[in-house]
Amino acid sequence: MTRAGPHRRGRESYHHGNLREAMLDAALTLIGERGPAGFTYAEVARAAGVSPAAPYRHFPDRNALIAEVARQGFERFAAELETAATAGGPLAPLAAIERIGHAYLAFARREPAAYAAMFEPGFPLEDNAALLAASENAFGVMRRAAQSLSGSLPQNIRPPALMVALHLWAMSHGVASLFVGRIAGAHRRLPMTPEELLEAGLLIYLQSLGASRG
Amino acid sequence: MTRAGPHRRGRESYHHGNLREAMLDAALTLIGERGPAGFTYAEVARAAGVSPAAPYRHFPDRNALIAEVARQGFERFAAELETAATAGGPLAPLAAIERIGHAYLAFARREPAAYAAMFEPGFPLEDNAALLAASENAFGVMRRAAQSLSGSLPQNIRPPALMVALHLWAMSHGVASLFVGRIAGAHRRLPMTPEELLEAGLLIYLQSLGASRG
DNA sequence: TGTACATCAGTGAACGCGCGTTCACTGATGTAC
DNA sequence: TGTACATCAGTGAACGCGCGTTCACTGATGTAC
Repeated sequence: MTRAGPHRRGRESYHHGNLREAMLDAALTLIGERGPAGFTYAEVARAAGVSPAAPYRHFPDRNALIAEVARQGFERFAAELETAATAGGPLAPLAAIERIGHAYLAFARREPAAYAAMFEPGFPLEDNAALLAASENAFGVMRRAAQSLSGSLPQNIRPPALMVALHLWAMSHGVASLFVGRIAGAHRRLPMTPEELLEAGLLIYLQSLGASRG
Repeated sequence: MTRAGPHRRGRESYHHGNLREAMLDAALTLIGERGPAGFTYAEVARAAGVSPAAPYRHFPDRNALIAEVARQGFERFAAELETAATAGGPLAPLAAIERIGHAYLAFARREPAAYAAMFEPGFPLEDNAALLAASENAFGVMRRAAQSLSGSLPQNIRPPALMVALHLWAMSHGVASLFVGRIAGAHRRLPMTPEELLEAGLLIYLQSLGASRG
């Protein structure tokens, strides 16, 4: 018979074995339920089934845990944007950008907790090099798509690719943040889905730049 | 000589006289320093110079206080958007929309604490009729500007005004949230100001709809 | 293959602290007459 | 104008609670030989 302490329900070994990952999972669940600010470090320990001192073996504090949630979120985010932009062979720049927009919203919809940690962590994310690098990777997908678009246009009307990428990011983030999030800032009945709204917005914007389908 | 209790520094009367407003001020300051989730109800009392029980005379809890901060924020926000859209006589629809965009960013820049309470309160703002009404007023300014634009275009290319208003909102919020906020999600050196970025984005978008200056 | 030992992940008890909330109260304000 | 009284904003003490953090410890794992 296993002698089980109060924190060991359902665990057979003295060591958890996977506590770091379990904490990240628990954090995602808790963020999904109550937002990045809605729980304590002790709750994470409880959710992972360990004593309140155990988490300190893996993250110095709660913010470091959330930052890692955000970093991993950016990794998945970048990968999904990249897949959308390139999967199925070469795409016309306009089509690639539209697919990135869809992937952007799909991520915000499927992983609202990660999205919240990434964009509304509740504390400054500066000076976290790994996190900044991951976020840079995600933006890189948008930047390359914008460069590709810019390069496909006549030289005399080529818009600055970085600016186009920032517009893409801003519009995608605006739609996601206002109309998709866990606590979407706007409690509004849309006459269309966020996906339709973003697609229409990007299409209008890109048409003006001279992009065309095909 | 005034007998001053521990909570009465600098106050002469037993009654505060303005506690409700003092609490709203304190909340704005604290949100500005640490975000909507970064302080306790007791801290608000301390900052206002009253005992920890006093706040309950004015707001049932911390969330109600923040919701009121957000509501008043939306009131000022709506007023400033309206002023931008209409001050100085009738404007061409395109010019009105650009001015709204500037006013949007100006608000986010000047009142980051209110903006955070409005768009990242940290708890659901639903079922607060007064707050929803105030937010509706702010959006109304954008909706009317979009209707005005739509009405100025030839009938065969009139875009749905509501959609245009939502695009305006999404792009403005995206730029503000990513590049202006207290804890802007993106720690990125922009090659331009957020104002320039938004103005360029709106111009590209509106040109596509057929809007022209003058 | 076995054994000694280093490593280190997790325990559980302990601590001081500040929070949220309640309560009977106090004292200032305003108003009816 | 004065006075009695109702109202109500703010007090301060009290409470139980859970948090964050530390500490010496324990037991599992892995590795050198």
